[in-house]
Amino acid sequence: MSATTLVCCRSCSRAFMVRASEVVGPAVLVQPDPAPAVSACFRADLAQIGPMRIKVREALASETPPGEITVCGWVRTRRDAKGFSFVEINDGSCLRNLQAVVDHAVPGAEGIASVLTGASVAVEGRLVPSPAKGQRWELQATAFRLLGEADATFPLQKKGHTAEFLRSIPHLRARTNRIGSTLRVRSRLAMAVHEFFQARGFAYVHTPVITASDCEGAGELFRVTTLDLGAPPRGADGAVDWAADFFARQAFLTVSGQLEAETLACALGDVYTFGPTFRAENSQTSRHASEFWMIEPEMAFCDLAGDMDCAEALVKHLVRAALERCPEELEFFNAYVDKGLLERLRLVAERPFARITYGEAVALLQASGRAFEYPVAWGENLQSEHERWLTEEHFRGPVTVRDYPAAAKPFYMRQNDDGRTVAAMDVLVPGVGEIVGGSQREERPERLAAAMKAHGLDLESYRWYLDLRRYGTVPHAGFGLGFERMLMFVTGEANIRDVTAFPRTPGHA
RNA sequence: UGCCUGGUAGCUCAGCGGUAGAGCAGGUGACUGUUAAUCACUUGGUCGCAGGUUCGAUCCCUGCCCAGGCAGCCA
Repeated sequence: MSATTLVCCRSCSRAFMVRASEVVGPAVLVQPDPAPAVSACFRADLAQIGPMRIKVREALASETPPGEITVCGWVRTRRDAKGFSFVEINDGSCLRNLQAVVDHAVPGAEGIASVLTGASVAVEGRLVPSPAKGQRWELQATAFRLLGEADATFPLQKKGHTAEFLRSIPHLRARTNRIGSTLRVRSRLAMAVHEFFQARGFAYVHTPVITASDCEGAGELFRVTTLDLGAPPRGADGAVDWAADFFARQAFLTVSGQLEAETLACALGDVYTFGPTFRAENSQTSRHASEFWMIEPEMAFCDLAGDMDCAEALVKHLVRAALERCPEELEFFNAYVDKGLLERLRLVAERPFARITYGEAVALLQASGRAFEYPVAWGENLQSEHERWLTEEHFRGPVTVRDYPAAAKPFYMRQNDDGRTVAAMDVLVPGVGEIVGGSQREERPERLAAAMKAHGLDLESYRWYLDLRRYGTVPHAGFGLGFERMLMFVTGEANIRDVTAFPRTPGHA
């Protein structure tokens, strides 16, 4: 066990305990934990698969030939030569394929002419240095087995496909370089989210997916019911009798775990949620989904400045994690999806985010000389075009905007002393727009109750929320990071449907 | 939900008021330590659906369906 020490994050001022070995100078090096070079293979039928199965990722990373091995995967392409064939195999463990050289005389190779793109195969053999360019190792086959054929109707070709076409085959598109890469990045960034918070002493909490509160946020909610929609029980006034429903009241899918996270932050200190969220809005854009994953930290004894520090540190941590642990995938995206991706991500990882107030943003926009479609005036919402100008043209990088007009924001945000703004902040990034939205929460009971009344809320149904201020109230703050939007930013994908394996959007489930 | 663009072969697309084209994929053959292999030949389409205009519609018009982009709502 190495000694722990109290340090401050290099990006945010929050203190936390880390192992001494992780400390570099006055700051913390968050220890990169590269995806393992050796990945376990669990075999179902050794007799059928063959000896010592290893994954393509491991095979390609070999320093010395590992001896007799078996590689299982799906054929990406087959090229025939006189007396033997080249078969490129991908097993999803990494972006690259393993080239197998299959002599037509080896057992099982008789029918290799019918092995088309998409077929599943198991190839036994030895890794040998490849005499040709393009790969370090290749698999010299000693036995070949076709596990499952794929005929000419298999829709994926060696050529590039449009994202639109791939969306029409969600059950097969994960076998492509593009979708497979987004899913590998997604997996590793999910892990990095937990590392970030766990290293800082946050507790991972699970807030309910089903909620009885219908006013959590501005969003529209999906109803959860077991009533017969054709003939629901009705009261004397003809209205649906929700008391007869499963939860004895109306119930919905959550649009945010924030309010529950606040109660847990006011007990555990620093907490975060990471789970699915549902919005029933009929949003028809490239960056909205009806079901998406959101990361929502909530920190007790924290103000808006700490909130912004945490959000910036998290975004940077995830960008660095992607650069360090998914280099091949990011190279791929940089080459085929978004030419400027790597340069942009490296800048984001290094430079501090710009920070301005809403009022300063309005002034910048007004001074830009740009003719915007929507008016720029204090009190008006920042529109997409305004956010794009700020991040893509003016700052050319992420911007954190804070202190928004109170009238445009929810009841729970802390009122600033100027009487007209609240301690809210959004992190805007190029290409995606709003990736983080958060605030310091109103911890003063009278102010909160007044704001709830002003928003037309029933105080009685929020008694528990007011109790947090009634008993031991503390300054606290938090935010929501859209996980898919983060993935869009990191991969350069322009559509949220392409960073989600099975996207749910209006009209599609 | 509003505005815009599109729907032609399995995929990516061209085309045109007069009876359908290419590349790739598939098939056959040749050639080859290939790597988006190459070369030759070849299979394959009621041109999104329904009406209308016309001697004749894949093309023009209307409606509908679907997809994409932008906007609003937000993560």
